[in-house]
Amino acid sequence: MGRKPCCEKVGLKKGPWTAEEDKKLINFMLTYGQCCWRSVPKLAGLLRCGKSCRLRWTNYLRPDLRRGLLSDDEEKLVIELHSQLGNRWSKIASQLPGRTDNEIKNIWNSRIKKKLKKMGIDPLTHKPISPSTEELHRHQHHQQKEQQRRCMDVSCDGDEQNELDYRMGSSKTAEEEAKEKSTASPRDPAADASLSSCPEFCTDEVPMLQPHEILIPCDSSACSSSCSSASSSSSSPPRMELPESMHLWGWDDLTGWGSIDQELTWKSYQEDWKYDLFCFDY
DNA sequence: AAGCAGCACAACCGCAACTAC
DNA sequence: TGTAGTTGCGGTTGTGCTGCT
Repeated sequence: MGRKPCCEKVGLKKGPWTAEEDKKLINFMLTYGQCCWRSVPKLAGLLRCGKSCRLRWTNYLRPDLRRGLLSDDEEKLVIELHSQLGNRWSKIASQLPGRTDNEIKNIWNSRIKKKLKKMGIDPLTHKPISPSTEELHRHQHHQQKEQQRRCMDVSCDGDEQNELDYRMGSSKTAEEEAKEKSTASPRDPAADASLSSCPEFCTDEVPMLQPHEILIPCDSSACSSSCSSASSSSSSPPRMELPESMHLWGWDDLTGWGSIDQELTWKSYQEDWKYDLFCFDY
């Protein structure tokens, strides 16, 4: 008996989110906070699976997200953290406020990786690329491909599977070794020491966000993409980036969400958004 | 103007880890 | 301790945009 799928696939919408769906999800999240993702779509009136809602919220709609290019400092930090943590994007992202693991991963794969290669640095090992190491990687890649091909060829009956298991077990693939290495590295005392030198550093998961917690001041670099310059004085209230889809709405849309009345935190949240909307160049 | 390639990024998929029972 | 459900993570894919030929 297989595991029940995370959501009923039939009748659920897939693909890009519409502004209307975004609105429903944001409305729900800000009203009720983060709860059981599985029930979110039903309660929010969305024809999406919970997983899709979670992804959309964490990667795109969360009000504390910073959008736009990474600053030089952020990029350096990503490279530094990647050298210590490997492809553990969520850990890396947790060190960059307002950035998501998905975003970091995309930026790494599309930009930083190439940049490092251009600079003659292996993005995997963070060591200078020499012809010999390049050759080694090619060789490892070839071996992996060969092994994959064998797996495809072998029909998985007992003896052949045993033989395959034996092969796989007797010599670790480069992938496995890299994985082990990346898993082990955070436990490396030197790495731990360097990480702990940063007072905010914590490898724990990012805590669940409440509306009052996601109010973060928006620095000038983060605001540059969507706000006019008139709002960046130091006496200004904290500002937040709005998801693009929300820029499409009027203030009535936000104030009309109703049912959110009590908390000061929410009021300040509204104030910030109101402020942001007023700053936005239409 | 059309076709193509490369790029960026949102979204999906499958698996592992975690949790509750 | 085992099982089922839920969540989080990382790899991968799909799609729209842009620049080049």
